[in-house]
Amino acid sequence: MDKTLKRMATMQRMQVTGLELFYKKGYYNTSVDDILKELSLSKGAFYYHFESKEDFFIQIIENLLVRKMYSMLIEPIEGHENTIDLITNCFEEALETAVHNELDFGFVLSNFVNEFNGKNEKVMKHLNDILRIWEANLVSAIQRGKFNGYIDRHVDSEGVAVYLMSAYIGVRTLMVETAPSARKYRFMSQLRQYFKSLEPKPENAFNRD
Amino acid sequence: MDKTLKRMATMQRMQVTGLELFYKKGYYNTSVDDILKELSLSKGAFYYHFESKEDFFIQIIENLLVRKMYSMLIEPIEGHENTIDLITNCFEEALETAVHNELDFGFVLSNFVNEFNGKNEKVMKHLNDILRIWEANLVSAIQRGKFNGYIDRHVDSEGVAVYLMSAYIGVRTLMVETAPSARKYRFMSQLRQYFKSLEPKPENAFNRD
DNA sequence: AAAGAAACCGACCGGGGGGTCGGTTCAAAG
DNA sequence: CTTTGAACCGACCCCCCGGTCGGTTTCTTT
Repeated sequence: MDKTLKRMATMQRMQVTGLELFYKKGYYNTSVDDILKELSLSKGAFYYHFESKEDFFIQIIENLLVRKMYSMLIEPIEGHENTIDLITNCFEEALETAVHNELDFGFVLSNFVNEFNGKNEKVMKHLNDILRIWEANLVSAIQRGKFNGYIDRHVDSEGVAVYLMSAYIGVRTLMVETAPSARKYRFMSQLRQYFKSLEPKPENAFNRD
Repeated sequence: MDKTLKRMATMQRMQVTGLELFYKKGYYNTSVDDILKELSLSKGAFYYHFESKEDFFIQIIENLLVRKMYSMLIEPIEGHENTIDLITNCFEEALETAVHNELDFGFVLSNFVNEFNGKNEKVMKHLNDILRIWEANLVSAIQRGKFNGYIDRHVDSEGVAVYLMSAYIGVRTLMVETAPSARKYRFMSQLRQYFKSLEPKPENAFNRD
């Protein structure tokens, strides 16, 4: 059907532009009209496709944010190669897009968490879901790393996961204004230093689970 | 003068309540009337004491935020004792107030950075000033640590500072919703692990980047 | 007690935002 | 060509918010 195609296309356009503006100016500071003006569409079109601004935003989360998080921060660390390298490269690349001021979805997420925390429970539920997925995937990557001998068996997988997420979210906050490129470089150096402390200790003889 | 005293008291009350609400609900989501209702004061009283909502907020930054940042995150690490212990304890205490959902000013700061970034240059200037002060103090604490033999000489002081700020800001974002106490515990464990990797190496060659 | 000033009140204004709804366009089906 | 309904338009409603301003209360001074 041509009509359903058009419908999908319009909704997609609205969501892409919506995410962009919500990210740049914040959800509450972006009016529906702002988005519509960008697309030369009208209020009627918007409320024909979406129930409300909130519903619109939740669909953006489910359709765009979740998928991008997967492709940028989850899938890249799923292989069986050296876990530490995988995570390092993954962060490196994600932060590089941040340096160029493009949409970095890990940060988009934490940005929204900040904006909605304590203000909109419904939206927060969806955002927390993504955070949990990210965390779970980091944890299993680390456990895989232990199993494959890239990470010391005594490290606390969940601890490392929380720590990595913290560091990533934090450095993105710091990169927003001052010397993003320099901060990225320094951050990555320290991250590597931290990762070294997770490597298997030599005195621990070769052992399998 | 009784009058000037009263003036100060009223302004102080407004600022304290203002900071609380701005933190809880966000700056743009908190109306001046919200604050006034909490205090049973009127618009007239507010605009008698402050030029505008923005001016009000900047005064809150200068009067409350800056001072609290100093007492919570800067002064505690200024001594000549073991730098690593000082920073660890400082973070430990700051995060503990966060667990109890009290105002944790390091996080208040990063929250506002998120909210104002790209939206209000004037306010951002003030917020960035505080970030810079925090960073500068961390850097000099680390350099002091090197001088006093608590930290390896080859460590990049500014790198560590950026990394610590990142980690702190990030974990606070993660603590807002899910299991704050558990996350704090895990975070602190990993932080200690990281700090171990900064301790002076005996005479072993240290691999530098 | 009177006067003057500081502190405070609250109705009002203008603009903007979310959401509604009757009307219009246009492409596909009969 | 006519019909039909999905897609879209845009004027309108109502509420809220930042800010104003003339008036009132409260304190200080003499």
